[in-house]
Amino acid sequence: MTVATQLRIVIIEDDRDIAIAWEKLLNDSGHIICTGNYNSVEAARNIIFRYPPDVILMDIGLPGMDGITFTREIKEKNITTEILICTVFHDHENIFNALKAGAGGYILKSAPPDEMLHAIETIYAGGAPIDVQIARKVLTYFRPEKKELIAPLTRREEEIINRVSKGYRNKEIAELMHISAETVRTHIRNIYSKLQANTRMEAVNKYFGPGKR
Amino acid sequence: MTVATQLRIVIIEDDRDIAIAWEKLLNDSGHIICTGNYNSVEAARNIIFRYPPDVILMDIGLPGMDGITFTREIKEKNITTEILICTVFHDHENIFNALKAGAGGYILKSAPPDEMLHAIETIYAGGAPIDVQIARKVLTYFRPEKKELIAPLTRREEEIINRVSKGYRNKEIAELMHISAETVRTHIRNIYSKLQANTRMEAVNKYFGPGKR
DNA sequence: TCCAAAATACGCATTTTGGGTGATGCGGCA
DNA sequence: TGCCGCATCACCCAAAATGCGTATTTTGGA
Repeated sequence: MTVATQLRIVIIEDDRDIAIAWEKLLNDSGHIICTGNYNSVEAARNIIFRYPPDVILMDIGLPGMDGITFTREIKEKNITTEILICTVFHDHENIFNALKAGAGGYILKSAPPDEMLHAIETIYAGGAPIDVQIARKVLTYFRPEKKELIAPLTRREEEIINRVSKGYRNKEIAELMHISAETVRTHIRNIYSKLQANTRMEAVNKYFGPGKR
Repeated sequence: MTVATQLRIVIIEDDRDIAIAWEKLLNDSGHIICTGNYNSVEAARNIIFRYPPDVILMDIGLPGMDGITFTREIKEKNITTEILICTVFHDHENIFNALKAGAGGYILKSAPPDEMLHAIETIYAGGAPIDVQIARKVLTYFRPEKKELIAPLTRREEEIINRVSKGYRNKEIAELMHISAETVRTHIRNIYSKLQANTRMEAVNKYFGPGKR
């Protein structure tokens, strides 16, 4: 923004044709310069750790180490390079793994050229370019199940399972709620029968969902 | 797409000027028709439940019921209307609550007109228009940073706490891992000491994070 | 090769849970 | 009025989990 500094980008993509097309697209843009073009993580690793570019345009399906694993490795080393995943994969597995690994954006190879340029600018500016179809999948992550199928718990039971999930013991819950520990036990047993659980952990998992583990 | 069907949209926004500007913008687009313009959820509720539009353009800060709560209400009734949140709020709290409530998109009022039109088309086409700055915050949700503060667990300990978190009993874990239940106990004790926990639920919460509860 | 960490295992005492059974009071509702 | 869901509490017994100590074997590196 301030100066006519060029954005330094490294491409990691094993499809020769695509890699070349990208490089040309980027270099032709004027303010972006492609400082490296590798067909595998192994080929790119050293130079990237030594001279981190501003952005890495990375594929997921690569020979040897995959792009997601490399993304994780880079972020674990606290390298500030932004990573833009550009791939054909649009399944939950790959998307979430990439985002969890620390990818700063996720677009599809089918995206038009100008969208990719825009994505690169966006990611460097601190935004997160995410394909709208991908974004939709990310959203569903926030409201997973329509878990109204589970037997509804009463107010009291809800209060208790909440505390159980936080790690409180029956005795502690009893004190917090000013009731007898026996009553807590009774409520928990009712919860178990409703959720078909036999242990606290089971009940918590069934009620709140398996959790992000 | 198939026919020249107009996209039916309802606006819920309490700022008169903004509401009027939006309505004009939408109607001028040609293929979008604003079928309602309300300054509160209360005013819009009945008509929306009776004749759900394709998309609702909703503010968050409204007099009476807020947009997020209404979003939740709509989704809980399984109404298929898409909800596009357009607000000035860009804090985690509002963003995540809106997404969890079932919003299909989240843009800022500062967005240029054409971006809003594009967002509406996107949301109706099944995509999720999310402001790039907002998307970045969503991404950080996937990377809770730190985590290295916690004492690292050994492979064996990790295996065990994973199973503990799934609700297995020591005896069951022992069988699964072909080791003695006593060994499982020992590992768990070591985990407790590392995580400073005293119960399985505590250990699980400290290791995996309090979870989405 | 030698050390330290990790993984394995037992014993004993105590606390916490889970399963069974039963009981009381309260408030809504047909 | 009587039934039912909900919340409350109690007592018995067994299983599971927890606390503390100790010890051996395996493994991975310096």
